[in-house]
Amino acid sequence: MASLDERLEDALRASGRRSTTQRRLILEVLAEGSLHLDASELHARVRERDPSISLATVYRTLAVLKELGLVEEHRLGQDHGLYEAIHDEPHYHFTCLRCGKVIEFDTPLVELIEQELAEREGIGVTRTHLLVSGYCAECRAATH
Amino acid sequence: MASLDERLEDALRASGRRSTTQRRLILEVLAEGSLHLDASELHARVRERDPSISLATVYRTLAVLKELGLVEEHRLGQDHGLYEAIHDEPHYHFTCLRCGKVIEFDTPLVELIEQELAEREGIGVTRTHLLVSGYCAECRAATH
DNA sequence: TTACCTGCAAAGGGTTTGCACTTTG
DNA sequence: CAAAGTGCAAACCCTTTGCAGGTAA
Repeated sequence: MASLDERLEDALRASGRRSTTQRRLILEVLAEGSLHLDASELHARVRERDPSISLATVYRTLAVLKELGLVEEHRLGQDHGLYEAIHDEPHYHFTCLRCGKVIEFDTPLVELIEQELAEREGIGVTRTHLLVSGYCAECRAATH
Repeated sequence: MASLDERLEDALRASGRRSTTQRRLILEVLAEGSLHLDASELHARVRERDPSISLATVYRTLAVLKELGLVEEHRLGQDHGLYEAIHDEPHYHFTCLRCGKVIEFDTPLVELIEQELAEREGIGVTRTHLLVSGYCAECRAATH
């Protein structure tokens, strides 16, 4: 697959939008940053490289990137959005109900579930989200 | 399993909380309502039977009910919470991206995924959400 | 040049909270 | 009664938007 940056340029052009310093920088930070950033943390990191970028631009850019399919927004039990650049492979999440830690994982069983469901219901599957909640190893230990 | 109402009484007693008209009514409405209500719609329905109940109480009660494990909050791509009384069996959702239709289903494979994950990461699983998106049979036919 | 984009600050909308009053146990 | 719960309204926090000035194409 093409690099995120190339995909950004292509998608912007295709949708008649402009390539700006802010949009490139925001996607760049998102792509290299830790897996799930919220808007204000993303804003803070972006500001380390360009202090003039506003939070409003971060939100507006995130909306564009989501629309272009380059970024995905999760609300994993949180009360606010977490953003993540989309990688090649689908992946699923575990979140700790106590400390909020997120563990990503993948499993072929989801595809199996999709197949069974598609066959039984005659549907076409586009995407599947799997969210497991519970307590991580540290928090389990802490509450004993 | 005991009725929701009995479970409510038990859980409230066990946690040293009081049983109030508001709490009973809110859970009752939630239990009979459509699958996913947001806080203000829930408030509206509750008010049909007791107009004096405030939105603040709805939110406070929802927090209690969640803590007691009687109600579950979803944020399936929405920007605000949707609430649902927890029934006996876990169930998963398919939603049609075109018409919004929801199909509920169940599968033992989710449990398998939970076991694998718990073993590998040392976590304790409380609950798992599975959301499949795509196009239902009718909408697939309609777009051909 | 001219849309599109950005920064700023103010507005929005869902959710939470301080306070005085009410109700449960 | 004492403590927990409620209603009201204001506060909160994340997110969106109007506007005037900037910038890509």
